[in-house]
Amino acid sequence: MASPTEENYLKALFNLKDEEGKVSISELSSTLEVSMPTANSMVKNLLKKGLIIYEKYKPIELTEEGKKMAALVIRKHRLTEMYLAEKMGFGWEEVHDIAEQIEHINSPIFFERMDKLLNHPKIDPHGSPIPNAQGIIADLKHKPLNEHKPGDAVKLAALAHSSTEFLDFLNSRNLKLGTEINVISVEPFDGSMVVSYNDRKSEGLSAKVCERLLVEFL
Amino acid sequence: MASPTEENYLKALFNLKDEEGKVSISELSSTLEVSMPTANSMVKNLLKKGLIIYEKYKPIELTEEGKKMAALVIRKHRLTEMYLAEKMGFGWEEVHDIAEQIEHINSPIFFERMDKLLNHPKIDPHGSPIPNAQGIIADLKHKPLNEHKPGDAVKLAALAHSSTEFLDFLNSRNLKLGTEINVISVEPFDGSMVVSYNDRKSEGLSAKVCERLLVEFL
DNA sequence: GTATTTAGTTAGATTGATATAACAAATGTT
DNA sequence: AACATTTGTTATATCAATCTAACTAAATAC
Repeated sequence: MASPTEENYLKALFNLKDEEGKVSISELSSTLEVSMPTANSMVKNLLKKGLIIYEKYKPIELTEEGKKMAALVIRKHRLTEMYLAEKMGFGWEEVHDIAEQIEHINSPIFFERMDKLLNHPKIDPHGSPIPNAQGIIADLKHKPLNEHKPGDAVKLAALAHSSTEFLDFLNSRNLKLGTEINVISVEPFDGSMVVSYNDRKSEGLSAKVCERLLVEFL
Repeated sequence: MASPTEENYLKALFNLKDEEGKVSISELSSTLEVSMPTANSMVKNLLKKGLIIYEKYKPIELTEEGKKMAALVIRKHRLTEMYLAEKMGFGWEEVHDIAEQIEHINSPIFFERMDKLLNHPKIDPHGSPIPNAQGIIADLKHKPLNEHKPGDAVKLAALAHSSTEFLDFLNSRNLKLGTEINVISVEPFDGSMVVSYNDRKSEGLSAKVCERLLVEFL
Protein backbone atom coordinates (compact mmCIF):
# COMPACT_ATOMS: atom_id res chain seq x y z
CA MET A 1 0.00 0.00 0.00
CA ALA A 2 1.11 3.52 -0.71
CA SER A 3 1.04 6.21 1.99
CA PRO A 4 -1.01 9.35 1.34
CA THR A 5 2.24 11.15 0.55
CA GLU A 6 3.28 8.52 -1.97
CA GLU A 7 -0.19 8.65 -3.52
CA ASN A 8 0.20 12.39 -3.96
CA TYR A 9 3.54 11.97 -5.71
CA LEU A 10 2.12 9.33 -8.05
CA LYS A 11 -0.86 11.53 -8.86
CA ALA A 12 1.41 14.51 -9.56
CA LEU A 13 3.66 12.40 -11.79
CA PHE A 14 0.64 11.15 -13.71
CA ASN A 15 -0.89 14.59 -14.13
CA LEU A 16 2.34 16.39 -15.00
CA LYS A 17 3.75 14.01 -17.54
CA ASP A 18 4.46 15.69 -20.84
CA GLU A 19 4.23 14.13 -24.33
CA GLU A 20 6.93 11.55 -23.56
CA GLY A 21 5.59 11.03 -20.06
CA LYS A 22 8.63 12.57 -18.38
CA VAL A 23 8.62 14.87 -15.36
CA SER A 24 11.45 16.78 -13.67
CA ILE A 25 12.26 16.93 -9.97
CA SER A 26 11.65 20.68 -9.91
CA GLU A 27 8.16 20.32 -11.46
CA LEU A 28 7.35 17.74 -8.81
CA SER A 29 8.71 19.86 -6.00
CA SER A 30 6.77 22.95 -7.06
CA THR A 31 3.42 21.24 -7.68
CA LEU A 32 3.62 19.39 -4.39
CA GLU A 33 5.01 22.47 -2.64
CA VAL A 34 7.97 20.68 -1.10
CA SER A 35 11.68 21.44 -1.39
CA MET A 36 13.73 19.81 -4.11
CA PRO A 37 15.63 17.57 -1.67
CA THR A 38 12.29 16.32 -0.35
CA ALA A 39 11.07 15.49 -3.83
CA ASN A 40 14.46 13.95 -4.60
CA SER A 41 14.32 11.60 -1.64
CA MET A 42 10.74 10.54 -2.37
CA VAL A 43 11.76 9.82 -5.95
CA LYS A 44 14.45 7.48 -4.62
CA ASN A 45 11.81 5.82 -2.48
CA LEU A 46 9.40 5.35 -5.41
CA LEU A 47 12.28 4.01 -7.48
CA LYS A 48 13.07 1.43 -4.79
CA LYS A 49 9.39 0.39 -4.86
CA GLY A 50 9.48 -0.07 -8.62
CA LEU A 51 6.87 2.59 -9.31
CA ILE A 52 9.08 4.86 -11.42
CA ILE A 53 12.04 4.69 -13.78
CA TYR A 54 14.75 7.08 -12.73
CA GLU A 55 18.42 7.87 -13.18
CA LYS A 56 20.30 10.76 -11.60
CA TYR A 57 19.83 14.04 -13.47
CA LYS A 58 17.35 12.40 -15.83
CA PRO A 59 13.60 12.99 -15.96
CA ILE A 60 11.22 10.73 -14.03
CA GLU A 61 8.84 8.28 -15.67
CA LEU A 62 6.15 6.07 -14.15
CA THR A 63 6.43 2.30 -14.63
CA GLU A 64 3.31 0.40 -15.70
CA GLU A 65 2.65 -0.46 -12.05
CA GLY A 66 3.17 3.16 -11.05
CA LYS A 67 0.81 4.34 -13.77
CA LYS A 68 -1.86 1.95 -12.61
CA MET A 69 -1.54 3.00 -8.99
CA ALA A 70 -1.68 6.66 -9.98
CA ALA A 71 -4.77 6.06 -12.11
CA LEU A 72 -6.47 4.32 -9.22
CA VAL A 73 -5.80 7.28 -6.91
CA ILE A 74 -7.18 9.59 -9.60
CA ARG A 75 -10.16 7.26 -9.86
CA LYS A 76 -10.82 7.66 -6.12
CA HIS A 77 -10.46 11.43 -6.43
CA ARG A 78 -12.78 11.84 -9.41
CA LEU A 79 -15.41 9.39 -8.18
CA THR A 80 -15.46 11.34 -4.92
CA GLU A 81 -15.84 14.64 -6.76
CA MET A 82 -18.74 13.25 -8.74
CA TYR A 83 -20.35 11.84 -5.61
CA LEU A 84 -20.02 15.14 -3.75
CA ALA A 85 -21.56 17.03 -6.66
CA GLU A 86 -24.31 14.59 -7.63
CA LYS A 87 -25.35 13.13 -4.29
CA MET A 88 -24.44 15.78 -1.78
CA GLY A 89 -25.23 18.93 -3.72
CA PHE A 90 -21.77 20.52 -3.70
CA GLY A 91 -20.81 22.95 -6.46
CA TRP A 92 -18.05 22.01 -8.89
CA GLU A 93 -15.86 24.67 -7.27
CA GLU A 94 -16.19 23.01 -3.84
CA VAL A 95 -15.50 19.37 -4.57
CA HIS A 96 -11.75 19.40 -5.20
CA ASP A 97 -10.54 20.21 -1.69
CA ILE A 98 -12.72 17.58 -0.05
CA ALA A 99 -11.85 14.93 -2.65
CA GLU A 100 -8.17 15.73 -2.10
CA GLN A 101 -8.56 14.26 1.38
CA ILE A 102 -11.07 11.47 0.72
CA GLU A 103 -8.95 10.07 -2.13
CA HIS A 104 -6.58 8.66 0.51
CA ILE A 105 -9.24 6.58 2.26
CA ASN A 106 -8.35 2.91 2.08
CA SER A 107 -11.65 1.12 1.55
CA PRO A 108 -12.41 -0.57 -1.77
CA ILE A 109 -16.06 -1.17 -0.81
CA PHE A 110 -16.55 2.53 -0.12
CA PHE A 111 -15.43 3.63 -3.58
CA GLU A 112 -17.18 0.72 -5.28
CA ARG A 113 -20.37 1.81 -3.60
CA MET A 114 -19.96 5.38 -4.77
CA ASP A 115 -19.36 4.10 -8.27
CA LYS A 116 -22.50 1.97 -8.13
CA LEU A 117 -24.70 4.71 -6.65
CA LEU A 118 -23.51 7.04 -9.41
CA ASN A 119 -24.19 4.40 -12.10
CA HIS A 120 -20.56 4.04 -13.11
CA PRO A 121 -19.93 7.62 -14.20
CA LYS A 122 -17.42 8.17 -17.00
CA ILE A 123 -16.48 11.74 -16.09
CA ASP A 124 -16.14 13.93 -12.98
CA PRO A 125 -17.92 17.29 -12.46
CA HIS A 126 -15.23 19.07 -14.47
CA GLY A 127 -15.54 16.70 -17.41
CA SER A 128 -12.31 14.81 -16.69
CA PRO A 129 -12.48 11.08 -17.37
CA ILE A 130 -12.69 8.68 -14.40
CA PRO A 131 -10.21 5.79 -14.78
CA ASN A 132 -11.90 2.39 -14.52
CA ALA A 133 -11.21 -0.11 -11.72
CA GLN A 134 -8.33 -1.56 -13.79
CA GLY A 135 -6.66 1.83 -13.98
CA ILE A 136 -7.52 2.36 -17.64
CA ILE A 137 -8.33 5.96 -18.44
CA ALA A 138 -10.29 7.01 -21.52
CA ASP A 139 -8.79 9.63 -23.79
CA LEU A 140 -11.64 12.06 -24.44
CA LYS A 141 -9.99 14.01 -27.20
CA HIS A 142 -11.73 17.36 -26.81
CA LYS A 143 -10.34 20.48 -28.39
CA PRO A 144 -9.99 23.81 -26.62
CA LEU A 145 -12.46 26.50 -27.69
CA ASN A 146 -9.67 28.77 -28.98
CA GLU A 147 -8.94 26.29 -31.79
CA HIS A 148 -12.40 26.92 -33.23
CA LYS A 149 -13.48 29.55 -35.74
CA PRO A 150 -16.47 31.88 -36.16
CA GLY A 151 -19.61 29.97 -37.08
CA ASP A 152 -18.64 26.82 -35.13
CA ALA A 153 -21.34 25.48 -32.83
CA VAL A 154 -19.91 23.41 -29.96
CA LYS A 155 -20.78 22.06 -26.53
CA LEU A 156 -18.73 22.62 -23.36
CA ALA A 157 -17.44 19.14 -22.48
CA ALA A 158 -14.65 19.62 -19.96
CA LEU A 159 -12.16 22.02 -18.42
CA ALA A 160 -8.39 22.08 -18.70
CA HIS A 161 -7.04 23.01 -15.22
CA SER A 162 -10.02 23.75 -13.00
CA SER A 163 -8.93 26.10 -10.24
CA THR A 164 -11.50 27.49 -7.83
CA GLU A 165 -11.03 30.97 -9.36
CA PHE A 166 -11.71 29.69 -12.88
CA LEU A 167 -14.78 27.76 -11.68
CA ASP A 168 -16.07 30.86 -9.86
CA PHE A 169 -15.61 32.78 -13.10
CA LEU A 170 -17.59 30.20 -15.08
CA ASN A 171 -20.34 30.25 -12.44
CA SER A 172 -20.55 34.03 -12.75
CA ARG A 173 -21.07 33.67 -16.53
CA ASN A 174 -23.48 30.77 -16.11
CA LEU A 175 -21.24 28.46 -18.14
CA LYS A 176 -21.80 24.76 -17.31
CA LEU A 177 -20.80 21.46 -18.86
CA GLY A 178 -23.17 20.80 -21.75
CA THR A 179 -23.75 24.46 -22.53
CA GLU A 180 -24.03 24.97 -26.30
CA ILE A 181 -21.72 27.72 -27.49
CA ASN A 182 -21.67 29.49 -30.84
CA VAL A 183 -18.48 31.18 -31.89
CA ILE A 184 -19.30 34.62 -33.25
CA SER A 185 -15.87 36.14 -33.77
CA VAL A 186 -12.22 35.79 -32.86
CA GLU A 187 -10.01 38.80 -32.18
CA PRO A 188 -6.72 38.15 -34.00
CA PHE A 189 -4.80 40.59 -31.79
CA ASP A 190 -5.24 38.87 -28.43
CA GLY A 191 -7.06 35.64 -29.27
CA SER A 192 -10.16 36.63 -27.33
CA MET A 193 -13.51 35.44 -28.64
CA VAL A 194 -17.08 36.66 -28.76
CA VAL A 195 -19.56 33.83 -28.32
CA SER A 196 -23.27 33.30 -27.66
CA TYR A 197 -24.93 30.66 -25.48
CA ASN A 198 -28.31 30.29 -23.79
CA ASP A 199 -29.86 33.76 -23.70
CA ARG A 200 -26.49 35.52 -23.82
CA LYS A 201 -26.18 36.96 -27.31
CA SER A 202 -22.70 38.40 -27.12
CA GLU A 203 -20.29 37.36 -24.42
CA GLY A 204 -16.59 38.18 -24.62
CA LEU A 205 -14.10 35.54 -23.42
CA SER A 206 -10.36 36.08 -23.05
CA ALA A 207 -7.89 33.77 -24.77
CA LYS A 208 -6.88 32.41 -21.37
CA VAL A 209 -10.46 31.35 -20.73
CA CYS A 210 -10.94 29.94 -24.25
CA GLU A 211 -7.84 27.74 -23.92
CA ARG A 212 -9.30 26.17 -20.81
CA LEU A 213 -12.76 25.47 -22.21
CA LEU A 214 -12.66 22.02 -23.82
CA VAL A 215 -15.45 21.54 -26.28
CA GLU A 216 -16.82 19.02 -28.76
CA PHE A 217 -18.91 19.51 -31.90
CA LEU A 218 -22.64 19.21 -31.43
CA MET B 1 -5.85 21.60 14.77
CA ALA B 2 -5.26 18.10 16.05
CA SER B 3 -3.48 15.47 13.93
CA PRO B 4 -5.34 12.23 13.18
CA THR B 5 -3.23 10.55 15.87
CA GLU B 6 -4.13 13.17 18.45
CA GLU B 7 -7.79 12.87 17.47
CA ASN B 8 -7.59 9.14 18.12
CA TYR B 9 -6.13 9.68 21.58
CA LEU B 10 -8.82 12.22 22.45
CA LYS B 11 -11.51 9.86 21.25
CA ALA B 12 -10.08 6.99 23.27
CA LEU B 13 -9.84 9.16 26.39
CA PHE B 14 -13.44 10.23 25.95
CA ASN B 15 -14.75 6.71 25.37
CA LEU B 16 -12.70 5.05 28.11
CA LYS B 17 -13.32 7.48 30.93
CA ASP B 18 -14.79 5.76 33.98
CA GLU B 19 -17.22 7.25 36.50
CA GLU B 20 -14.76 9.95 37.56
CA GLY B 21 -13.64 10.50 34.02
CA LYS B 22 -10.13 9.12 34.63
CA VAL B 23 -8.14 6.87 32.31
CA SER B 24 -4.79 5.12 32.79
CA ILE B 25 -1.82 5.06 30.43
CA SER B 26 -2.09 1.30 30.06
CA GLU B 27 -5.76 1.46 29.07
CA LEU B 28 -4.85 4.05 26.46
CA SER B 29 -1.92 2.04 25.17
CA SER B 30 -3.95 -1.15 24.83
CA THR B 31 -7.01 0.41 23.19
CA LEU B 32 -4.87 2.30 20.70
CA GLU B 33 -2.56 -0.68 20.27
CA VAL B 34 0.62 1.28 20.89
CA SER B 35 3.36 0.69 23.46
CA MET B 36 3.16 2.37 26.86
CA PRO B 37 6.05 4.72 26.12
CA THR B 38 4.26 5.84 22.98
CA ALA B 39 1.07 6.56 24.91
CA ASN B 40 3.13 8.24 27.61
CA SER B 41 4.78 10.64 25.18
CA MET B 42 1.51 11.50 23.48
CA VAL B 43 0.00 12.21 26.90
CA LYS B 44 2.80 14.71 27.51
CA ASN B 45 2.02 16.29 24.16
CA LEU B 46 -1.71 16.59 24.92
CA LEU B 47 -0.84 18.03 28.32
CA LYS B 48 1.33 20.69 26.68
CA LYS B 49 -1.61 21.55 24.42
CA GLY B 50 -3.92 21.96 27.40
CA LEU B 51 -6.25 19.16 26.31
CA ILE B 52 -5.75 16.97 29.38
CA ILE B 53 -4.97 17.22 33.09
CA TYR B 54 -2.09 14.96 34.00
CA GLU B 55 0.52 14.35 36.69
CA LYS B 56 3.11 11.57 36.68
CA TYR B 57 1.71 8.24 37.87
CA LYS B 58 -1.78 9.73 38.13
CA PRO B 59 -4.74 8.97 35.88
CA ILE B 60 -5.46 11.15 32.85
CA GLU B 61 -8.46 13.45 32.60
CA LEU B 62 -9.70 15.56 29.68
CA THR B 63 -9.95 19.33 30.17
CA GLU B 64 -13.14 21.06 29.00
CA GLU B 65 -11.41 21.95 25.75
CA GLY B 66 -10.18 18.39 25.37
CA LYS B 67 -13.68 17.04 25.99
CA LYS B 68 -15.12 19.34 23.37
CA MET B 69 -12.54 18.36 20.79
CA ALA B 70 -13.09 14.69 21.54
CA ALA B 71 -16.86 15.09 21.23
CA LEU B 72 -16.43 16.80 17.87
CA VAL B 73 -14.33 13.92 16.57
CA ILE B 74 -16.98 11.50 17.81
CA ARG B 75 -19.56 13.67 16.09
CA LYS B 76 -17.69 13.33 12.80
CA HIS B 77 -17.43 9.57 13.32
CA ARG B 78 -21.08 9.00 14.16
CA LEU B 79 -22.47 11.34 11.51
CA THR B 80 -20.36 9.45 8.99
CA GLU B 81 -21.65 6.09 10.23
CA MET B 82 -25.22 7.32 9.91
CA TYR B 83 -24.55 8.71 6.45
CA LEU B 84 -22.98 5.46 5.27
CA ALA B 85 -25.92 3.45 6.57
CA GLU B 86 -28.77 5.74 5.55
CA LYS B 87 -27.54 7.21 2.29
CA MET B 88 -25.12 4.65 0.95
CA GLY B 89 -26.80 1.43 2.01
CA PHE B 90 -24.05 0.00 4.20
CA GLY B 91 -24.93 -2.44 6.99
CA TRP B 92 -24.36 -1.40 10.62
CA GLU B 93 -21.51 -3.92 10.77
CA GLU B 94 -19.70 -2.22 7.86
CA VAL B 95 -19.79 1.43 8.82
CA HIS B 96 -17.28 1.58 11.68
CA ASP B 97 -14.09 0.87 9.73
CA ILE B 98 -14.88 3.41 7.04
CA ALA B 99 -15.97 6.07 9.56
CA GLU B 100 -12.73 5.46 11.48
CA GLN B 101 -10.91 6.96 8.49
CA ILE B 102 -13.39 9.61 7.37
CA GLU B 103 -13.62 11.06 10.89
CA HIS B 104 -10.17 12.63 10.32
CA ILE B 105 -11.23 14.60 7.26
CA ASN B 106 -10.83 18.31 7.89
CA SER B 107 -13.82 19.94 6.20
CA PRO B 108 -16.57 21.53 8.28
CA ILE B 109 -18.82 21.97 5.22
CA PHE B 110 -18.58 18.28 4.44
CA PHE B 111 -19.85 17.16 7.84
CA GLU B 112 -22.43 19.96 8.00
CA ARG B 113 -23.78 18.77 4.69
CA MET B 114 -24.02 15.18 5.94
CA ASP B 115 -25.85 16.44 9.01
CA LYS B 116 -28.28 18.41 6.88
CA LEU B 117 -28.92 15.60 4.39
CA LEU B 118 -29.65 13.29 7.32
CA ASN B 119 -31.99 15.84 8.93
CA HIS B 120 -29.83 16.36 12.02
CA PRO B 121 -29.85 12.79 13.31
CA LYS B 122 -29.67 12.29 17.06
CA ILE B 123 -28.17 8.79 17.00
CA ASP B 124 -25.86 6.70 14.85
CA PRO B 125 -26.75 3.27 13.37
CA HIS B 126 -25.84 1.58 16.68
CA GLY B 127 -28.05 3.88 18.72
CA SER B 128 -25.17 5.93 20.16
CA PRO B 129 -25.92 9.64 20.53
CA ILE B 130 -24.33 12.07 18.04
CA PRO B 131 -22.79 15.07 19.86
CA ASN B 132 -24.09 18.39 18.51
CA ALA B 133 -21.91 20.97 16.76
CA GLN B 134 -21.06 22.51 20.15
CA GLY B 135 -19.73 19.19 21.41
CA ILE B 136 -22.68 18.56 23.73
CA ILE B 137 -23.63 14.91 23.89
CA ALA B 138 -27.06 13.72 25.07
CA ASP B 139 -27.17 11.13 27.82
CA LEU B 140 -29.69 8.56 26.57
CA LYS B 141 -30.06 6.64 29.79
CA HIS B 142 -30.97 3.24 28.42
CA LYS B 143 -30.74 0.14 30.57
CA PRO B 144 -29.19 -3.12 29.45
CA LEU B 145 -31.65 -5.94 28.79
CA ASN B 146 -30.19 -8.09 31.57
CA GLU B 147 -31.52 -5.66 34.18
CA HIS B 148 -35.07 -6.45 33.14
CA LYS B 149 -37.36 -9.18 34.43
CA PRO B 150 -39.82 -11.64 32.91
CA GLY B 151 -42.92 -9.90 31.62
CA ASP B 152 -41.11 -6.68 30.67
CA ALA B 153 -41.80 -5.41 27.16
CA VAL B 154 -39.01 -3.25 25.80
CA LYS B 155 -37.58 -1.87 22.56
CA LEU B 156 -33.97 -2.27 21.39
CA ALA B 157 -32.60 1.26 21.48
CA ALA B 158 -28.81 0.98 21.30
CA LEU B 159 -25.79 -1.28 21.70
CA ALA B 160 -23.02 -1.18 24.29
CA HIS B 161 -19.76 -1.98 22.45
CA SER B 162 -20.62 -2.82 18.88
CA SER B 163 -17.92 -5.07 17.45
CA THR B 164 -18.34 -6.54 13.99
CA GLU B 165 -18.77 -10.01 15.51
CA PHE B 166 -21.57 -8.83 17.79
CA LEU B 167 -23.29 -7.04 14.90
CA ASP B 168 -22.99 -10.15 12.74
CA PHE B 169 -24.59 -12.11 15.57
CA LEU B 170 -27.48 -9.64 15.82
CA ASN B 171 -27.96 -9.78 12.04
CA SER B 172 -28.14 -13.56 12.21
CA ARG B 173 -30.93 -13.30 14.80
CA ASN B 174 -32.69 -10.52 12.91
CA LEU B 175 -32.35 -8.14 15.86
CA LYS B 176 -32.44 -4.46 14.81
CA LEU B 177 -32.78 -1.15 16.59
CA GLY B 178 -36.46 -0.64 17.31
CA THR B 179 -37.25 -4.34 17.62
CA GLU B 180 -39.81 -4.93 20.40
CA ILE B 181 -38.62 -7.57 22.80
CA ASN B 182 -40.64 -9.42 25.47
CA VAL B 183 -38.74 -10.98 28.34
CA ILE B 184 -40.07 -14.48 28.92
CA SER B 185 -37.65 -15.83 31.51
CA VAL B 186 -34.27 -15.29 33.10
CA GLU B 187 -31.99 -18.17 34.00
CA PRO B 188 -30.62 -17.42 37.50
CA PHE B 189 -27.63 -19.72 37.01
CA ASP B 190 -25.93 -17.96 34.10
CA GLY B 191 -28.02 -14.83 33.55
CA SER B 192 -29.15 -15.94 30.10
CA MET B 193 -32.63 -14.94 28.99
CA VAL B 194 -35.40 -16.32 26.85
CA VAL B 195 -37.19 -13.60 24.91
CA SER B 196 -39.67 -13.22 22.05
CA TYR B 197 -39.70 -10.64 19.25
CA ASN B 198 -41.26 -10.37 15.81
CA ASP B 199 -42.25 -13.90 14.82
CA ARG B 200 -39.65 -15.51 17.07
CA LYS B 201 -41.55 -17.02 19.99
CA SER B 202 -38.66 -18.28 22.07
CA GLU B 203 -35.13 -17.09 21.48
CA GLY B 204 -32.33 -17.73 23.98
CA LEU B 205 -29.79 -14.95 24.56
CA SER B 206 -26.62 -15.33 26.64
CA ALA B 207 -25.90 -12.94 29.51
CA LYS B 208 -23.05 -11.47 27.49
CA VAL B 209 -25.47 -10.57 24.71
CA CYS B 210 -28.13 -9.23 27.12
CA GLU B 211 -25.63 -6.91 28.80
CA ARG B 212 -24.88 -5.33 25.43
CA LEU B 213 -28.47 -4.83 24.33
CA LEU B 214 -29.57 -1.40 25.58
CA VAL B 215 -33.32 -1.09 25.72
CA GLU B 216 -36.05 1.29 26.72
CA PHE B 217 -39.64 0.66 27.86
CA LEU B 218 -42.27 0.81 25.15
C1' DG C 1 33.76 27.87 -25.32
C1' DT C 2 34.02 29.81 -20.92
C1' DA C 3 30.90 31.79 -17.58
C1' DT C 4 26.63 32.23 -15.47
C1' DT C 5 22.27 30.42 -14.21
C1' DT C 6 19.24 26.73 -13.19
C1' DA C 7 18.41 22.11 -11.73
C1' DG C 8 19.67 18.30 -9.03
C1' DT C 9 22.25 16.06 -5.24
C1' DT C 10 24.34 15.18 -0.71
C1' DA C 11 24.89 15.98 4.01
C1' DG C 12 22.95 16.87 8.12
C1' DA C 13 19.04 18.35 11.19
C1' DT C 14 14.18 18.36 12.77
C1' DT C 15 9.56 16.65 13.93
C1' DG C 16 5.92 13.31 14.97
C1' DA C 17 4.90 8.77 15.83
C1' DT C 18 6.55 4.77 16.87
C1' DA C 19 9.56 0.88 19.25
C1' DT C 20 12.72 -1.80 22.88
C1' DA C 21 15.43 -2.06 27.03
C1' DA C 22 16.12 -0.79 31.51
C1' DC C 23 14.62 1.17 35.54
C1' DA C 24 11.37 3.19 39.10
C1' DA C 25 7.01 3.82 41.37
C1' DA C 26 2.64 2.07 42.82
C1' DT C 27 -0.13 -1.70 43.99
C1' DG C 28 -1.29 -6.28 45.62
C1' DT C 29 -0.29 -10.56 48.38
C1' DT C 30 0.79 -13.12 52.02
C1' DA D 1 6.69 -5.29 56.33
C1' DA D 2 8.79 -7.72 52.44
C1' DC D 3 8.35 -9.33 48.12
C1' DA D 4 6.24 -9.82 43.65
C1' DT D 5 3.57 -7.96 40.13
C1' DT D 6 1.81 -4.42 37.50
C1' DT D 7 2.09 0.11 35.84
C1' DG D 8 4.54 4.07 34.41
C1' DT D 9 8.88 6.49 33.07
C1' DT D 10 13.31 7.50 30.92
C1' DA D 11 16.71 6.84 27.66
C1' DT D 12 17.62 5.77 23.25
C1' DA D 13 16.65 4.36 18.43
C1' DT D 14 14.08 4.11 14.08
C1' DC D 15 11.29 5.65 10.19
C1' DA D 16 8.86 8.82 7.11
C1' DA D 17 8.56 13.28 5.70
C1' DT D 18 10.23 17.39 5.89
C1' DC D 19 13.83 21.31 5.94
C1' DT D 20 18.43 24.37 5.06
C1' DA D 21 23.11 24.76 3.58
C1' DA D 22 26.57 23.52 0.63
C1' DC D 23 28.01 21.53 -3.40
C1' DT D 24 27.87 19.65 -8.32
C1' DA D 25 26.08 18.75 -12.85
C1' DA D 26 23.56 20.36 -16.76
C1' DA D 27 21.73 23.91 -19.51
C1' DT D 28 21.93 28.62 -21.32
C1' DA D 29 23.93 32.81 -22.69
C1' DC D 30 26.96 35.66 -24.38
